[in-house]
Amino acid sequence: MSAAKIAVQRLSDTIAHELERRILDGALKPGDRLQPERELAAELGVSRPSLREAIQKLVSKGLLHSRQGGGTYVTDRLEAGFTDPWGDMLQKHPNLQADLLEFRAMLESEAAALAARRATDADLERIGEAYARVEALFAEGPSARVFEEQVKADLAFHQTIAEAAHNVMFGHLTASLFRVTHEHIDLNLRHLRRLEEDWLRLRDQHAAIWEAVRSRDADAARVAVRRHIAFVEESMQARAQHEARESRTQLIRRMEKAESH
Amino acid sequence: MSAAKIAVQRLSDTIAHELERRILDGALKPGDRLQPERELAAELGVSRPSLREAIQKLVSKGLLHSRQGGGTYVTDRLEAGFTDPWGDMLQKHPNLQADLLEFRAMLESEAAALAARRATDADLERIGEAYARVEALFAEGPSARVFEEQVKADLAFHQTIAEAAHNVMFGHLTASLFRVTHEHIDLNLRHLRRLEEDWLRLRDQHAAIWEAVRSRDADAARVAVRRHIAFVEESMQARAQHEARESRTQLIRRMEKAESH
DNA sequence: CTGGATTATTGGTACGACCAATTAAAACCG
DNA sequence: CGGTTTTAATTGGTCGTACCAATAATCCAG
Repeated sequence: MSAAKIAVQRLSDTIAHELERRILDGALKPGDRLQPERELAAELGVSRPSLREAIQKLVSKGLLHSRQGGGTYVTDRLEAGFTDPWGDMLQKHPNLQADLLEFRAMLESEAAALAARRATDADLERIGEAYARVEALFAEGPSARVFEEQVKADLAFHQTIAEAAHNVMFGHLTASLFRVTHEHIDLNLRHLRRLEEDWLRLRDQHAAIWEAVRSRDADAARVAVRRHIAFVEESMQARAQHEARESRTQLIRRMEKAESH
Repeated sequence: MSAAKIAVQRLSDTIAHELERRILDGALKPGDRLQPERELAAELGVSRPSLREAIQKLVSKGLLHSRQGGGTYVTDRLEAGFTDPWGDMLQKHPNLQADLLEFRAMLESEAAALAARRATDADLERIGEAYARVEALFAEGPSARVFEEQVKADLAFHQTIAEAAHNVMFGHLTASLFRVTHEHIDLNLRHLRRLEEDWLRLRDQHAAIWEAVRSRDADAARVAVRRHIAFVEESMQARAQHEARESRTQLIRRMEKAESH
């Protein structure tokens, strides 16, 4: 299986590990500048390409950053160190966000419809409580103080509905997606939180969803959720994927150039 | 911020980004093997060291993994992130098949609807080919000789449609569900294969799906797929399991009722 | 047809060269 | 002498090539 990996270790991994060690040991403090690549390579007794591969790994981890001609430095804030691949991708590939939202729109709207049909009284009670919590927190308006609480309450509300669909797939998938989406929603809400009007609409949408499920109107629930997510999608306007496109243009130029040879 | 003044983009970053894109677009599916480094470098018009730096970044992210002499492969941990929570659960609790089918009905019908709207001409061509293969194989009737082929063709047909939805989520999820469902469908088809009438209905349903997508009728596609899966569900005595779920719900009601006392 | 040896393929490492951005030093001028 | 410009050295970024080592494909003897 995957764990059957042999003891063989790439040299670049060893180097990266060594650099990490130096940073964690304090030999390299945040903000410090590393030795020049050539020098460091010589000191470690490895080639520059291997050292560079190691450095690039750490750069992609956010531990180092280098400026051409300037040098390579240890990142100041180590807390921001580890980012999971998915979250990273969501930041860099805007079209993935769109995909995710489209999928969530389907998943959650259908879950809500099922929930409206199948929810037990106890389910409704739970959903009601979750909604009350959301409403109470959102009533405080765009306040940074309770912001984290608001996000959590929002997710809990949706999750409770998904679980009321009484289909493990919906429940687990929704939970998985929320894990991935958490900081994403976080950013979005943070962006919204000063627009009073949008804030009110958000509250209306939550109310509509709750009302539809409570009255066991499957179609209304589906529509309400779809509207909600459509609003979210709309609100997080296509951020300039310009640069992404530009960086790709650079590559395409190379490809065409190579192709013409 | 971290992106304060990084106007210049490293080539290796651009390459890594491009590879990520290929993976997310489905051009490189999990488990797939990348082209040899030298070849890929030539195709992208970059040097091998640069390509390697990019690959190492992705390796450190866990997206790729390479074995010396073997090649570089796309990790299947992509779905693993989504699959794991409920993946093995399905293996262990066969009574969740009803939930799975319900989920598939939604997933695939919606994917077909999207595909009907978004499929490119190339997509339609692929789907058409897949359908032709299915039809050709099914035309042979319930023959044990080509049975395995029939199952594979069937899955490929659905998968091709899901990919034409042009949404990473649908594509990957469908693929991972099929992996779990494979032997399941296998059993089902095997059970059906002596009932000439059912066999014909299956062919009709496939034809309906293909026709709906081909004529870009999203609603018809959604309905056709839902009908198809409903038929499958019906044919595999899902009724009994459906009741099982109902009784489970009933039980939960009782438990909750008792709990409130 | 089997199994072991051989060959080809492919990732891993290395050296060296040149380019481009940055920084620091030197030269210049008012 | 002070400030600015020019120049040179430093340093990361990219490229090409060569060779090694592990793997996979092929071939051949038995």
